[in-house]
Amino acid sequence: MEQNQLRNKQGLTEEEFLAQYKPSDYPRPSVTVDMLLFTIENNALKLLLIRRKNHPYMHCWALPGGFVGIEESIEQAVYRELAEETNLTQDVYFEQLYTFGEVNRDPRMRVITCAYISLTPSSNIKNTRAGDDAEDAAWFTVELVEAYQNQQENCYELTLCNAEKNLRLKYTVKEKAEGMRKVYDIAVNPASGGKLAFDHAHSIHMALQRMKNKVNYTPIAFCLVPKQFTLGQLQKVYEVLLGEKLDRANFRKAVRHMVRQVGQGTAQGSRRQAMLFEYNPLGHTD
Amino acid sequence: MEQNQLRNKQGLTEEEFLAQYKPSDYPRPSVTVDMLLFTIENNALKLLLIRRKNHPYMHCWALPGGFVGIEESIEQAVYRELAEETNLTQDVYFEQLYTFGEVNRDPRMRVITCAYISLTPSSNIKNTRAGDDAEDAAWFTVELVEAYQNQQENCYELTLCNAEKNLRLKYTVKEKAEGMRKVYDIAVNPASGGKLAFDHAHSIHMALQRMKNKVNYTPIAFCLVPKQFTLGQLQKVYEVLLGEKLDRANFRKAVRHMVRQVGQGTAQGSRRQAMLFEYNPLGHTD
DNA sequence: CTAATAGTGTCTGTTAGACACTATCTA
DNA sequence: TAGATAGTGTCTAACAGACACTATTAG
Repeated sequence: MEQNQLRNKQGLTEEEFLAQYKPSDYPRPSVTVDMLLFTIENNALKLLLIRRKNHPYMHCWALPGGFVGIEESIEQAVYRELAEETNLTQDVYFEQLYTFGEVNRDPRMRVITCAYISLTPSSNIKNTRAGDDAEDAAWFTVELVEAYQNQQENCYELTLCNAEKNLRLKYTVKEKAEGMRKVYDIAVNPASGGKLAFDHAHSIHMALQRMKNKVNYTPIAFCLVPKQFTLGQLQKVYEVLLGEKLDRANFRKAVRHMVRQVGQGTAQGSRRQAMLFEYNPLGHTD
Repeated sequence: MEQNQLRNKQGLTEEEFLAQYKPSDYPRPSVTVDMLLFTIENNALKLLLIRRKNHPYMHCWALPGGFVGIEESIEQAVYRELAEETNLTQDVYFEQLYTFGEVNRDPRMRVITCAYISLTPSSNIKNTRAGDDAEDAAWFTVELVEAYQNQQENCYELTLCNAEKNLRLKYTVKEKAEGMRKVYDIAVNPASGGKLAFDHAHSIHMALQRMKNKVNYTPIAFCLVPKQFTLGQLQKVYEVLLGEKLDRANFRKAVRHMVRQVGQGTAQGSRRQAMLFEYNPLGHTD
């Protein structure tokens, strides 16, 4: 029998069922999106933050975000947020990071937040502005460096830095194994000049880990350079995401099969001119 | 100044602000969780499905799931669902898979669903039962095999099979590159004996991909074998998740640093007895 | 005995990593 | 010319993959 002619226990077809269906009025959580917009500039990873205008976490720096409307998909909400803060609509890569659903994340009410990573080359960014709920917006240099390791735990230091505003936010990240999962204890460092709103330090740390993992086996690095780039630029992206220097010769051998040479000799500031390349999804087409 | 003494534009401290805060009554989406409970039995990957009692997708097979209560976290909701279907509370690994937020996923109303992968050894599973909204519950063998490849797309066939009930659900998965992302077109195969509810075929396909990726660089395989296992059992898990046979000698060399020998000679059914191992998180401690 | 799984050793081709050398451009 | 980046070649140690050999157990 056709699906739409089946009758349920009450004798209703699907059409009849949907016509009489009334969503229960159990209280529902609010759903929001957070956006982690990264770019790379001056050999450093940059993240866009906004400064909150109101309670809670008033005057704290936070990830841009907002509510998911009842008639827009989660991704549409992320696009909307992005447009509100940056005007960007093109050449931005999106990837869902994680959905945060703890009960008391927001002191106002129950909020479930779906965080997205966005990547774009810095050449693509024209101007950023603070949205309605923000009194400021700024790019922060993000760094995650290892502090120490031992049998019980690995410890890292997460730093967000904006030189113009003389801001330096610091977090201590302790990683422990709990069964098969890794658990992270993330706390404001006493030396920090302020704290991030909500659990946003968690999101940022998770994003850094994700990108570090993915850069080696997916082409995300190409989302952080212009369409045409030199291998030197590309290597810088890898180095920033991995947090270590790479050998130039070995790096070139490793990426050769992912790029296609498209031109020669365009300068990039000074020194010897470098050849230009494009990302080559098919690979092996030298 | 202390955070809790700051006053906002209206002159309110945080405490005062929260006391007077009233959530806006914009309509909110419902939030649900779906659980993809996998295990490995008889050299095959098994997934728990339930059969829906009511519209929409009445009598279709679906992932177990349910609403996230206003006072429970997303993970708590997954645990609750798991307990309702299986009684399991121990030795289950959880990992967030993806949050699905398209507008018309559910014909009744706007629903956002957070899908979780759960893994447990088959020895851990005692009995499964259908929950309230289900008329049946059953384990399906899941397989994803490559159909063809060409320049434009890769095509796979996703099969869910339950021999006792003589059920065989088939989907065709077409993978295309769209910019830097991969896009999947998932359609019911004409030869299929029914279809899955909602976008659950998407979830299942995504979970299979995730597990295939992760098995090589994380210890998830150990979540699918008992605490003590033979290397033969472990190899079967890798083979099922990767969808290919592995060389025994090479496999042993590769996992040696992740396991610790704990006993000798316990038989496992027939043939020569094998040594028993445990997962060794520290590694290199032979 | 045979069949099937368990356990190990070895050979080879590929590759990751270290390093050295040359080329080109600016200041 | 000095200094910096670009581009490439080579050596070696490590490793993945193929394969061969032996051991142990059930039937």
